[in-house]
Amino acid sequence: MWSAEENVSLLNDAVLRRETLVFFARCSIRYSGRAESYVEEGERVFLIKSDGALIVHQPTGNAPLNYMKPDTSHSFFVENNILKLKSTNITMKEFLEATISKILFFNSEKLNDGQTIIVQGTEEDMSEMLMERPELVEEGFKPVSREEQTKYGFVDVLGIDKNDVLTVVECKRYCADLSAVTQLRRYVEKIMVSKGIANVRGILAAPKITENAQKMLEDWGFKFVSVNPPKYLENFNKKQAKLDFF
Amino acid sequence: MWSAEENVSLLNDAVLRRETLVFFARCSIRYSGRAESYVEEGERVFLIKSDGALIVHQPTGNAPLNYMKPDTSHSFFVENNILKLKSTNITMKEFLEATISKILFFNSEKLNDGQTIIVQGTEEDMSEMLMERPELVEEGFKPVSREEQTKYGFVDVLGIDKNDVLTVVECKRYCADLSAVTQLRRYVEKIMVSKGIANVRGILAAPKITENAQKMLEDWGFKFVSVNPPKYLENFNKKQAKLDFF
DNA sequence: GGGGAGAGATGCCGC
DNA sequence: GCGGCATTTCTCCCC
Repeated sequence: MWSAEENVSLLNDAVLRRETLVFFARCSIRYSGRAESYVEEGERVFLIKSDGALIVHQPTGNAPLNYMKPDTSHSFFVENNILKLKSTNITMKEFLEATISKILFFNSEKLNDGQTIIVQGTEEDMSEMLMERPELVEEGFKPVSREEQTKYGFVDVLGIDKNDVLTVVECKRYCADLSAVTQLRRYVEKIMVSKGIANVRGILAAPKITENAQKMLEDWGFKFVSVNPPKYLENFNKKQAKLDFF
Repeated sequence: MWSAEENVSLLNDAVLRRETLVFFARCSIRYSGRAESYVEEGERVFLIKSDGALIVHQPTGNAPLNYMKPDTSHSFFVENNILKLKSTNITMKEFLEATISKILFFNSEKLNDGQTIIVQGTEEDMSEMLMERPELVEEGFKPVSREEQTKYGFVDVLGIDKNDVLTVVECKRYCADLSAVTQLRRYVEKIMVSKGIANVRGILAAPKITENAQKMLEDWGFKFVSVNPPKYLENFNKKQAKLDFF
């Protein structure tokens, strides 16, 4: 038979020792902070990290059910013979309480990982590629600066077209939508005002663009250019994919 | 001594039985799909869900290190005496490979959870509140419709002010930024065109607004109203907070 | 499935 | 810390 009391100190000790704690539990969860949430009893996976971060997952789905940021303090205790986990982040004014009817299993361990992930094919990689290969934007395009700061935001690539007209290029690594067009529009307007130039072009560089965004782009006299974000590891992975298929 | 071979079938079986599998492992990870990533060897938490979702966490931080969507297929195998996990999502054209030098522990179990989380204090709750208490927008404001999606776009609240001028209200549950203003601007312009009315007002309702956004709002003749999203469970949690403090 | 927008968005960088 | 913005954003809703 499972008993709440005998687990409380083990769980609290694991947290105090700053181990990485994982457990499966049947529980209901209440949260309050930036918003408020409640979920009825079900079986979930809990992960408490060494920095105090808490992540709760249901047995399906990509996103966590509930979570608490790093530097949250956690306390297991028994109240009216019921095990509870109370997680408090004072600075963020956030609170989470799990009412646990059963712990199905738990384990904790000191984990070491000082590595940082490297991601390629980002929007930044894209704008770098356009700086190096300006012909991808259009014939005769000459980049002037990258990531130019304006009061109203960053400009990915600023350049001059073949007719010496100042041109703002906004990159999107995904299918460009309405907000991408309004963002470009915002930059073009800002450059016009700050530089005192009436004729500034806007180019949106992305793999593709939605129909409505294309229409709004045309309404504002801007141009779409189809560009894919660079993927330097593609060859390696194509081989892997083929091995998976056959 | 730990041996790779003896764990392979246990791990694969757990996935095949659609259990929720969790394990700690020292590994490096390569991913390719929408982007590409690589991370050197470190100790991490793996979670494979019953629907095929994979989530990998480092021992600190809120966000996952790597992940794969539901309906990904997973295969553990030994290659050159090294344990590997290969995860493939054919439809999304995504691939992940973990090269595992050591499994520190693993456990799997069939978890049951059919519950759905309830969240309150959302933007939708906010616009509902403004429909019920229009005086929060401004004195004399009369709401006409909420969430008019089909005809005029995703306008949160559409109404008429005390001078019978058509007014678009855009809600934000957080501090309103530049994109909130451009979004409002887009809606106002759309309404002007579709209704053929030159005089349409725009109001941005949010807890607060950034300085630049305020300036842009004024440039476009729009108005800011400070409104907080409703939190119905606030009383319960205030009590909890006090108990935590003292 | 695509499009549009919110999210307890998160995380990063710059000022 | 605020601000502006990308994200393997994710998720939901609606067409």
